[in-house]
Parts: sequence; structure tokens; C-alpha cells
Amino acid sequence: MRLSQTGMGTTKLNNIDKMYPGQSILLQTGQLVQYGAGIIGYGTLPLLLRKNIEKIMIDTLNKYGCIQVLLPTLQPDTIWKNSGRYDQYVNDGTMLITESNKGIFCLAPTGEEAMLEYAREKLKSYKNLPVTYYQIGEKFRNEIRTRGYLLRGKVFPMLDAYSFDLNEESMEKSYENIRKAFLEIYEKIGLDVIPIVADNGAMGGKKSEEFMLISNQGEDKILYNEKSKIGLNTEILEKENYEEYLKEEYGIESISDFEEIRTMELGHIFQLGTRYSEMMNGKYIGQDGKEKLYYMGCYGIGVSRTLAALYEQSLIRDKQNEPSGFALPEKIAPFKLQIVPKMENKEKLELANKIYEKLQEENINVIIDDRETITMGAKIKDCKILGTPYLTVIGDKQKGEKLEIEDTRTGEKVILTVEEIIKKFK
RNA sequence: CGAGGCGUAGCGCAGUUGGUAGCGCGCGUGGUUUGGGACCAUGAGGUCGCAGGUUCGAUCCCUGUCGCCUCGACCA
Repeated sequence: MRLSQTGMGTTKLNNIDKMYPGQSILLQTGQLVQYGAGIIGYGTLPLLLRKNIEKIMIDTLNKYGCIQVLLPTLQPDTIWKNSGRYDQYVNDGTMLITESNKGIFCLAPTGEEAMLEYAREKLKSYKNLPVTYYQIGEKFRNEIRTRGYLLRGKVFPMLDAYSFDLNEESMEKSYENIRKAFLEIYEKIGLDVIPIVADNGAMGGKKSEEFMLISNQGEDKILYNEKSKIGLNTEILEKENYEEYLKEEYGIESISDFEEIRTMELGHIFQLGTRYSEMMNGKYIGQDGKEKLYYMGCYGIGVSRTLAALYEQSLIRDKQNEPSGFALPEKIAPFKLQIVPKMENKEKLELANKIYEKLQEENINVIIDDRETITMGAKIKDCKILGTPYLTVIGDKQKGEKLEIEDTRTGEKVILTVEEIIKKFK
């Protein structure tokens, strides 16, 4: 990418929000644009990072045997009226609706209805089960109070998966399968996420776990034992006979040595049983020729929340300990290397362009900062604002064909040939 | 919806005890610079969130309203 094409100017970071420094930088430098509370537009870098996160999700779920689909977010009111959730969601304000001369349409806050409509048509026989469908799409929730920009928005991308099984035992297997897949996803993204016991809440069902990132920016309070890595949402304590429940379903004997910490909920998984199949007439024909209800599970990851968490976690600070930008993990960063050429030095600029073209040809994503009239110092700072993990300056000090590559997180520098660079980033 | 805070240039902020607005950064132009946010000159950019009221006159005072942020409530 040629930075001159992005419209990016150089911005001095000023008065960065202490609560969400990462997102504050993105907003101040115009990489994210706020249109309203919880309504945020993406510039190219956060968008590409989001796409990389989504790619990890897709590749991993596919590997675990899940089937990707994409269902509409704008939905006819009838499917919500059929499921019986229309009044509830409209009255409590969660679901936004739009009225037209062709009827009422709903902006879906969640996907069970649409997914059951879809699944019913496909999964007619026990021979079709088990299966897990998933999608990544926008959800709309008219949150009473948004919070933390991308952390709780009114419109946000979500990965939502739904498993369909013959019986409880099979459902538990599907649940474990997705649980494992989700943990793998977080690991690949580079977020240290822990599964904890959660309240099933309004979703009903038997077992439920949340995937939590330990962070003071989160809105959840959990009880956690660092040694055993076992935790539970404090909501559980409101449950009747919670001690018994924890022991039976999760094998937790005692929570006396658990400590309260704050976390960010990045994902949530549920064993639903037949509750939704009953509500929405989700049936298949069994081997005995009789209709039976699907045993379902549902599984979600907040994509934008995960993105925000990744940015906040990749924050770097300057010598005065002020937030100065990001060093995104190399594996997931949209661009691996940022080339800063000295524009006034024709020879070096030509070399920089040559190397840029070469790396592009090798399918290595690189940024060349070809903006005119911006000084080298400012461009070097901007590399960090964009979060590019490696930087190379091609100016007067650069000699011959070798380049000095700087790790923006550690500041370590190595001298490499173009071939070695290609090898490094391939 | 309760409590608090804030709305003035693209961003960050001053300011006017009522007389139609400034600073820094950014942006344009000319020049000097040039490896960790250079400098000089010059220029563009504002219904001071919106609407009423008081006043000769309101960005400022009053009332209302809208928006944003935080805490709480809420959170498939």
C-alpha cells in the first residue's frame, strides 16, 4: 500500500483517553471514525486487521468441520413473530425495526431465528446430523448504553455458530469441538483468553462458558483461580444451589480461594438443548421415522470487540510512558513492513520503490510511506501509529543493497538482504 | 432511565464579568531544512451543537432540546 493514497496526514497524539488509549489513538488519527455512540466506521488498516482476524476464525472453524453460511441481517418480522421473541426484543428496545409500505423489517440482534429457518430446510433427516453452521456478519443491538467504542456498539460484526445434533450426548461433543476451536482462534490471534463458567441467562440451556480476556477495560467481574486457571462469572453466585451446579456441571469443588478480577468478554458458548427447536419448530425425521427436535448449541465471538482488545493489547508507549502507537503481532498485522524512503534522495527513492515492488510481487504486504513533505521523523512515528511491526528507513545512511529492519516493539535492528527479507516474511 | 462531565476550525484546547472569536497541531502556497513528530513567511478554514427567551446587541445570561463520554441500571 502506498501511504500517499490513504489520505493519512500526520497527527500529534494529544490528550489520549486513559480508559481506552488504543482506540483513542485510532479515533484521533482517523483510522476509526465515529458516527454516533456505538456506530463506528473503519479506515483501511483496522478493516484489514479485522479481515485477518475473520480469516483465522474461518480457517479454524472450517478445520473443525463447521460450515460457513451468510444469512441476512435485515429480516422480515414474521420469523421473529413465529419464534415468539418479537415483542420481547422490540419492547425492551434491543431490536431495531424499520417500517415500510411493504411491512416491518427487523435488524437482527442475533441469529437463531434465521439459522433455524435455514437449517430446517436442509437438516430434514437424522442422516444430515450433526452439523455446525456459522456465519460472520453484522448484528444490530440498540444498546441502552454503549461503552468503550468498539467494545459495546450498536452495530458490530459477530461470529455466530449453531450446532444441530441428534441428542444430548452428541450436542456435548459439538460443544466441546467448538470450545476447542475457539481457544485455538484466540491463540492464533495472540490473545490470552480463558474459558470460565457463565450464566446461561436469558438463553436458557444447561451449560455455558464465556471466553474472557483479563483486562481492566472489560466490564465483567469474575472469580478466578490463577493456579488452576478456573474461573466463573460472578453472575453464577445469584443462581440457586450454585455450589451444587458448579460441582455437577464443571467439577468445581470450592471457590474459596478464587479472586475477583475484571475481564473483557470476547466470546460466549451455550448448550441450548431443545428449547429453541421447540420454539421454532426445528425438527428432523429420526431413524424410526418419527419427528424429533434438534439438540442445539450456539456460540459467538464479538469480532470488533476482539479487534479492539487486540489493539489495546498491542499498545506501545514512548519514553515518557505516553501511548505512542501499536506493535501488532507479525502473524496478524495487515502489513508486515513499512518502508520509509527519503523522498528527496532520487536514488534511494528509486531503490525503495524497487524493493516495494519486489515484495509486492512476492505477495508480502508492505507499506511504502511515499507521502511528500512529511519529514522522516514524523514518518517513523506514524509507522507506530499504524502498528506495522517492522520498519526500514531507506535514506542517506542506508548502504548498498542491504536494509536495516527494526522491530518496532523491541527496537532491535538487523541488517538483511532483500532475499532474506522475503524469506523472513513469507 | 438515574448521577456526573463535555459540546468553540480536521484534531487537541483557550477565551469573551454580553459588543459576531483565538492558540497549538494539521491542511494549501513559497523558501530553507532533511534518519526518531524541523524552521521562516504567507494563506484557507467557524451559524461558538440546535431552538426559544432576556437585551440596542447573545458564543457568553435564562429555559428547553439534541449529541458525545464516564459511573450505575441493563447486556442474546
